[in-house]
Amino acid sequence: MANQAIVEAECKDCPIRHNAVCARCEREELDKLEEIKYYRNYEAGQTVCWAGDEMGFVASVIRGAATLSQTLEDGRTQMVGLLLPSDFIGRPGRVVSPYDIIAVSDITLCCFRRKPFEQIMHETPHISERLLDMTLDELDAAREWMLILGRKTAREKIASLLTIIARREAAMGLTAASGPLMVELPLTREAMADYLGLTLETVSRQISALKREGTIILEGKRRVRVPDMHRLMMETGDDVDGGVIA
Amino acid sequence: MANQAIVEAECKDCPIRHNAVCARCEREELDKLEEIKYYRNYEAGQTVCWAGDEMGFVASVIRGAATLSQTLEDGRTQMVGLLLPSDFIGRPGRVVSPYDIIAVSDITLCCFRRKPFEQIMHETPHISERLLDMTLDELDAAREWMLILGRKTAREKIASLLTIIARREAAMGLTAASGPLMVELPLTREAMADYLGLTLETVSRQISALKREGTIILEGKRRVRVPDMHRLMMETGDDVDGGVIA
DNA sequence: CGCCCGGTTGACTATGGTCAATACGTGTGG
DNA sequence: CCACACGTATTGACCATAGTCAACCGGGCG
Repeated sequence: MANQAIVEAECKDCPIRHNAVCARCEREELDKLEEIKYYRNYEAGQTVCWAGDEMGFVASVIRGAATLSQTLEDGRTQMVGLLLPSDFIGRPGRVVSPYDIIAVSDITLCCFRRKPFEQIMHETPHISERLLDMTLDELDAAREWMLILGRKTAREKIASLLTIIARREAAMGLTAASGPLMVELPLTREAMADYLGLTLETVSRQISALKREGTIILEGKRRVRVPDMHRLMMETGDDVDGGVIA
Repeated sequence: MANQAIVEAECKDCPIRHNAVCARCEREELDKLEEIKYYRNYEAGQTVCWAGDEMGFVASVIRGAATLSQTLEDGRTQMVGLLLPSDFIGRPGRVVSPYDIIAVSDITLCCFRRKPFEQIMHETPHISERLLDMTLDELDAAREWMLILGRKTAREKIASLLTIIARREAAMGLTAASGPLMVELPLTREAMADYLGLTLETVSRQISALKREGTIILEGKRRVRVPDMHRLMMETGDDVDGGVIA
């Protein structure tokens, strides 16, 4: 079954082969990575790494969802990254993770010990170029996120999150292209709150409000039906029609 | 005088030679860049580029401060980048800027037309490696910023901003290393509000409060004396002593 | 001189946070 | 099979923080 832990697999069969940091690698470049890679599985809720811990490896997410987050001394936490399949974990050249990394569903990582990876990266422009592109995309996403955190209302934040998740699921080809859309939330209400800089109560209230008004339909707690995507996007506060959809 | 518009200069005399995207370039690599570079000056308040505009060049900030920001249709705006000397503007491979870029003081940019720059970058790992490093640093900064936007109180936000600016000025070697610190704010109250996701009134009130309590001393509106940096850092909500200062 | 811009301060309000009770669903054990 | 407990989610009552609207200050420039 596809959702089981993966222990061994070949790169050519990898589901993220053409999206991950290795996307642009040629045959023999891939062979070098294949030689040093190994898989790790974590269960939902497990911590991959605490902020301040040494991390001996970098990795690509193959399956499941993980979060990057930061915590203030008094316990307030802010999610700063949502890692889905093909996303990269770790920073070449840095030993200590400044973020907590937590599996929010069962996940599989394709890991590379840091040193050999850095060596290969140095010899392989296809990898560092791809990593630059991915990092620039992350930076754009972080900046969109900053707009959400700094300037949007609770309601707009929820609508934005639903839209973002729908977009990412669509990009991975998991959803029917059109028609009433289904969004599968990989996050608990609390995790959504940490994503959006809200409390879980406010998240719950706003979801209830959107449901009451018919903008979304809940099917269970974690599955959302969107009868009219355009209507949901109207609630995000963004410019829906005009502007450039980069 | 050092603060005048710059029209012509050689790379070897450039104040950001060892911090910008060209930092790791060898002699002849630098020559190639020198050949295609040109300077542009903008006055405080001028717009370098509106979101959605085509930008024919990428650039390094040599002098002054500029902001990257995003605006919602109803006018709410969030700053998503504060560009100081040595910071890079633009994204290789992208034609249209998704952000407004605005000079907040008089600035000088070292510009490269996009196409030739991309060409040189492709042939010059020293440039793309440096750009990757800078982008990863930006991403870390964006994530720290997300924590500020999502979880900190108005008071903590102000203290954090002062600390960040002090840190950046110190890194550029503009300040005496220790003793009562001077911080030169490159931003108006409104720009600080856009940085922090606050209103300008709240910024003003919190600055007044910190002044009233003696944590900071204003010398004019834009110059802040910090008698005890540690005390200011206590107000940021961050873990001051423990934790890893990355 | 008077205007304009940036900044400060005050009074009032609204949004979202806090604390607490309750509901729901699933797995465990009697 | 049902009872219970635990984790997750919902809802309500109340409150605090920051936003809104408005008046006012002060310096620089035409």
